[in-house]
Amino acid sequence: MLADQRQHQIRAELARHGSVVASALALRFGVSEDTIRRDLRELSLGGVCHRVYGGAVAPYGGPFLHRVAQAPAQKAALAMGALPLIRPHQTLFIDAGTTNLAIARALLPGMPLTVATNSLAIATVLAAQPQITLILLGGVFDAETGACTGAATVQAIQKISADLVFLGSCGIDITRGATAFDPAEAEVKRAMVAASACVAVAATADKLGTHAPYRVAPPTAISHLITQHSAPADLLAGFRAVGTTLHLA
Amino acid sequence: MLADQRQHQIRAELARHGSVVASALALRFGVSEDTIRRDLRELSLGGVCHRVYGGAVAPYGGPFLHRVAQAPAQKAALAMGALPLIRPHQTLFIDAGTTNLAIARALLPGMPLTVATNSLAIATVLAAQPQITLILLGGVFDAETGACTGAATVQAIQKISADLVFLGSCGIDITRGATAFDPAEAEVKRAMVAASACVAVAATADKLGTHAPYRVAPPTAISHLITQHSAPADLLAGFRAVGTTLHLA
DNA sequence: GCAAAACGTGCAAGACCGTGCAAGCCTATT
DNA sequence: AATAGGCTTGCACGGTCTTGCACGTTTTGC
Repeated sequence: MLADQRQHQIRAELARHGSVVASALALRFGVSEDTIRRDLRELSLGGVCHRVYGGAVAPYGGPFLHRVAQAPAQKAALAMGALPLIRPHQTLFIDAGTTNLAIARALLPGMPLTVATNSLAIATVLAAQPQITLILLGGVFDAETGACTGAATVQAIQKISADLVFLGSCGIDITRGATAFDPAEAEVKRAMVAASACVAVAATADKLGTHAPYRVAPPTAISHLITQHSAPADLLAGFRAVGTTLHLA
Repeated sequence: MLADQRQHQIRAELARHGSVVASALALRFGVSEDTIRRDLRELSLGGVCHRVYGGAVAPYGGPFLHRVAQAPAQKAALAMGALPLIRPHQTLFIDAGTTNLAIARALLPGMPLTVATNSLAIATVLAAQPQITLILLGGVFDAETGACTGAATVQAIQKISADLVFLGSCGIDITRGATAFDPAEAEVKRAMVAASACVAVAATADKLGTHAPYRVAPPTAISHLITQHSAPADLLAGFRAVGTTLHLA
């Protein structure tokens, strides 16, 4: 069997079942597990799958909650770094995304705020805090991002004027700024930026230097960037040069 | 089985039932309870669940969820009675309320539907079902009911035309019909009734014969009433007389 | 107050992983 | 035709991750 056929079959299995087990594939194709691991590594490089212990799973290939458990400690650290930006009685947008979910979870109990979000998970977290006035930005729910997108969401955003937005980041680099994978998602993000006095992005280091197809905000529009010490130094310098305040956690 | 799949299943179980039992999961997956405990610990780090003695529960979402645990078996039975009203490819409103939450949980996996709800808990349950097109009715969140109310919510409702609404019931009797405790809540319910071809109310027997200050729908507007055998016979007869179809679970 | 169940932690066994290396196969060039 | 080079594959080895068990502690129900 050709290597190409093997990888194609693995793709099919991933699409059908959502996950594959390395040992089972080795048995099925009559090759060593090493070869399977090499295949999976290669496929994951191409974004076809995500390696996990024992095999691989379809990447983001399911609802939003799959990603929540990824690197929770790092995201919690970023969230702590984002907290100083927030003052009592402010109005915030919190965009969808797992890093922003960590921020919502870290919001100090007792600080009075008005928060508007299109993310179901973030809303659920904030609903438990009585001193927070919570506004749900409704619309058609997208299981991929775990949030609402579309015209109704954008309209709801436009009725609000916020002090600060925590923008979810699909990708962020120094030439394109913040970018998004999906056009509808990008529209929502742009509306949030337009309705906020100040834009903050919290992103783990692996998001930096990457980009997605749809532009959301140029680098100059990003007032605050919260990221990790391990971020590429030249990229950080670039953002600093355009006036972005950096917060390293 | 991959560890990733195991955690995914635990998440699904949490979304569906709101809680999991460690020993039961260990038995189901054929692993030791230690491993399950490790999974639950990790998931709770990501905020997916909250550890409790014996297992884990879905994160606390405000005062509303306090009432979920009340008479869960009876509400699940009502939910089963409500299912026959629903046909594939219909559009539904599901109003807030713990009985309606039970209906959302009972919705058959695999039945394609469009569901619009203002309840955060119901939305969370339905978000896990990929064949359901979910519409969130946004607005200002009310922690007491766990749902959105207000002008924005009403406007969102008015843009939709549904086949059926499951109306939440604060109180229901034969002279006043369905009533609500809160004026804003009542506005939302009235809008749902106006935008639906058919009105169904699922209520435990203790709600029958009681009433709240704000009128939502007269008895003649209620097409279906799902309740228990223990409901007062005269009240049931009254509803039957005005043309309501009764479903006793 | 006590017994049983559940819990957290430390630890060892085993599964799994990545890397380096050599053998086999195919292709292209001499 | 022969050989060199590139590519894939399997194996060895050292490291990492997961899992189950043991043991002492905490919580729950009676």
